[in-house]
Amino acid sequence: MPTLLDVARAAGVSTATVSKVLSNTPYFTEATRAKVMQAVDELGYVPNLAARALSSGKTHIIAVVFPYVYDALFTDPLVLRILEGIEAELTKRGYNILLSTPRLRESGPDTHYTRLIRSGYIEGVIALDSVPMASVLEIVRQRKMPAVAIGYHPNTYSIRSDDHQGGQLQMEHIIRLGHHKIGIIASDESLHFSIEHRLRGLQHMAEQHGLSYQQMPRANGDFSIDSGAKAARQLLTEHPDLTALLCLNDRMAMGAIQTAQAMGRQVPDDLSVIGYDNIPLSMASSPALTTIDQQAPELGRIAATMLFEVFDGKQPATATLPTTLIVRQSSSHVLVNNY
Amino acid sequence: MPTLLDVARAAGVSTATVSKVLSNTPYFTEATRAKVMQAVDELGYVPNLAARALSSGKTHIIAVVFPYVYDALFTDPLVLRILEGIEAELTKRGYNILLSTPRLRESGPDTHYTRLIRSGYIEGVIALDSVPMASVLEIVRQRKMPAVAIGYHPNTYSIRSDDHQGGQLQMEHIIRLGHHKIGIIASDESLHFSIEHRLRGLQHMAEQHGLSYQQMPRANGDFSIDSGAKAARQLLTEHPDLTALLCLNDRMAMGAIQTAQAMGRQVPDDLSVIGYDNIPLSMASSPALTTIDQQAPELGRIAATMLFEVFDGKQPATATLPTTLIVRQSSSHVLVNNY
DNA sequence: TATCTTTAGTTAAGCCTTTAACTATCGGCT
DNA sequence: AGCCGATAGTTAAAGGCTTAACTAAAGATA
Repeated sequence: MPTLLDVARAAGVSTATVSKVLSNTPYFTEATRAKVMQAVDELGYVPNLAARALSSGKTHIIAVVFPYVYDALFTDPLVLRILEGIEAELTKRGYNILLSTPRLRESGPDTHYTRLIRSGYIEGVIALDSVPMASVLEIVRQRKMPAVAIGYHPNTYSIRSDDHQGGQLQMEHIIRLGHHKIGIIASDESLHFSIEHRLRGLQHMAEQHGLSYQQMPRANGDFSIDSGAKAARQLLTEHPDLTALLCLNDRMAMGAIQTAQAMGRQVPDDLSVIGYDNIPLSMASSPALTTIDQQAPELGRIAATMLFEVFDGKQPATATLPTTLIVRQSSSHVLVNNY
Repeated sequence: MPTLLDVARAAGVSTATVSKVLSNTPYFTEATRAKVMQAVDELGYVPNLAARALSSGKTHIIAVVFPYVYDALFTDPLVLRILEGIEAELTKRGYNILLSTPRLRESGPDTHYTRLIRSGYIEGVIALDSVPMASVLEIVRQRKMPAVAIGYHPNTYSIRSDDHQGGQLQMEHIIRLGHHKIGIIASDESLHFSIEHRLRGLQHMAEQHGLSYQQMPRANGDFSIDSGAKAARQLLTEHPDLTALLCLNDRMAMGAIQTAQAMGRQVPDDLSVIGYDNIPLSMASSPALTTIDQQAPELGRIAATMLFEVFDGKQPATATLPTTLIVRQSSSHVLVNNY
C-alpha cells in the first residue's frame, strides 16, 4: 500500500503538502494540486485511517448503539428501518457505521461497550436510548463525545417520535369507530419510556371522550408475536365483551389477530385490532393491519443530521416527529348488536 | 485518557513491560504483573485502538458487508437474523462490527466501500455475496485480507444455505399434498445465485415426480410484498386452475396470500402458498405460513467462526447448511373436486 | 528602496502502541 | 572460575498521518 510519503516523492513535494492538498487547505497553486492528485491517482493512494485517527482523532466512525432489550433487537424490523435512515445519511457524508449492541445490566452496559467508547476509535455516537434503568449514553457524556439519542435521554441532544400523540391517535381512531370496550396490549412501561408515553396518550384521549382508562383491561407482553398472542388470549378470555384491542407494537398486534381468529373471532368484524410502528410486514398480515406510523427511517436520518450539527459546534434542539394513523383492514365500526 | 506511558510510570516499569503484560507475554514475575494490573485498574486505562491498529495492524474490526440489491436490504428481516448470528460470535470474541452497505454497479461496488477496504481499518470481512454481476469480495481478495462469503463466491471461504435442497423441499411438500397445478413466484435468477439454485431444486424434484417444471407458470418479483402480490395476481388471472404457489421468499408469499384472498380464494382450501426463509413474522400471517427455514442466525454465526479460523491460518472448508420444511397453515391437501 | 503581507510550501514534532533487539541478573554446569 | 541458558526487563525504532511553527518568495505599500 502506498503511503503519503510515496505520493509526496512521486509528486516531488513534501508529505505535508500532500496531506494539506488532500484535505483542501487553501494556499496552493493549481499546478501543485494537479501534481499531487495525479500522483494519488497513479499510485492508487488511500489514506490509512488508523494513522489518521491516531494523529487527528478523526476516525470517521460513528458508533450506532442498539442496546439489547428483551433480546428483541434482532427480531424487530423497526430497528432495521431506523438503521436504514442512519446509514443513508452517514454514508452520504463518508462516515462509517460501527454497530454496537451492548447488553444492559443494572450496573450499566457491558465492558465490551464501555471499552469501545473509550478506545479512541469512535468519533460520535447515535444510540437508541429509551430504557430508564440503564443509559448507554451516560459514559459517552462523561467523555464529552458528540452524541445523539433516539429516545428520551434527558442530558443529550435527542430525537424521538411523538409517542404521546401516537397513543392518542390509536385511541381516537377506535373511539371514533364507536368502540368503548377496549383492551390494551402493552409492555412494562418501567422498561421503556416510549411505552409510558404511548400509554399516557391513550389515557389522555380516553378521558377526553369520557372513557375510563383505568378500567380498560390490559395485559403486558415483551414485544414478541408470541407474547401478543398470549396477552390477547388472556384479555379475550377474561373480558369476552371486548370489541377492540390496542397493541403497542405491530408484532404483538399480529400475534393478537392470530389468537383472536383461533378463538373464533372475525377481525375486524368481531374485534378491531390496532398496531403500532407500521413495520413493512404490517401491510401483509391478513387482514392488513391498521397501525401508527412513526417514520422510523426519518428518525434515523435526522439523528445522523443532528450529530453532524454537533460536530459543527451547533446545539440542535430536541426534535419530535409526528406520527400518523395508517388505516387498513384490521379496524372497523363496532357492530350495532354489540351495544 | 491515560496512555500506556501513564500506566508505566504509575507502575514504575517501562511501556514495553506494560504492553507485554497486557498481551500476556511470558517471562514476567507475578509481582510485576500485579503492579501493572493495579495501575491499569486505578487509572482506568483502555488501549487506544487507533494506535494499536497503526502499530500492529490489529484493529479488531470486522467489516460486515451487505450489498444493496433492489433496495430490499433494510426491509428484509432475514438480513437482521444473519446479522444476529454474526454479532453473537464476534462480540463473544471481543471484535466489533463495521456495517458496510455498498451500492453495486456493473463497474463494481462504490468507492466509499473500496476505500474502506483499503483503509487499514479492517481486519477481516464477512460479506453476503450472491450477486453474480458484481462481487464485493473481489477487491478484498486482491488485498489478501481474511474474508468469508455467505453465498456462492467461488474464490473465497464460504458458507451457504442449501438452496437446492430448499427448493426440493418446497416442491416435494406440495406434490405430496397432491398438487400438480403449481405456480412459481421467484425473482430474476441472473441477479441472485441462491434463486438459481432454489429453482433448480424445484425443477429436480418436479421432474423426479414426473411433472414438467417448464410448464409451470412463473412470475418474477423483487422480493418485496408488493411484487409478490402482483405476481400472484398475474398468475392467478392467467392460470385460474392453479392450486398452489411456491414463493421464493416469505414476503412475496405474504403478498401472494393477500392478493389471493382479495381475489376470493381461501388459503389454504382453494390455494396453498409456501414461502421461503422462515422470517419471524411468517408465523404471524393469517394463515400462518408454511415455509423453508434456512437457519439464518446459524449462517452468520458459522461465517464468523470460519473467519477466525482463517485468522488462525486454517483453511475452513466450504460449508452448506441444510434447510428444513416448516409446515404451518398456508398449505393443505388439494381438494378432490379440483381433479 | 525598505518594509510589511500574503502566498506557497517545508520541517519536524507528536499521536500511542507494538516489537525486535538488546542488557542484566542468576542459578546450574563443567 | 568461567561459561551458558533461562529469566526479567529495557530501549528505541517503526507505523502513517496531521499540524504548529517556520522559511522563502512574490506582491503591495509607503
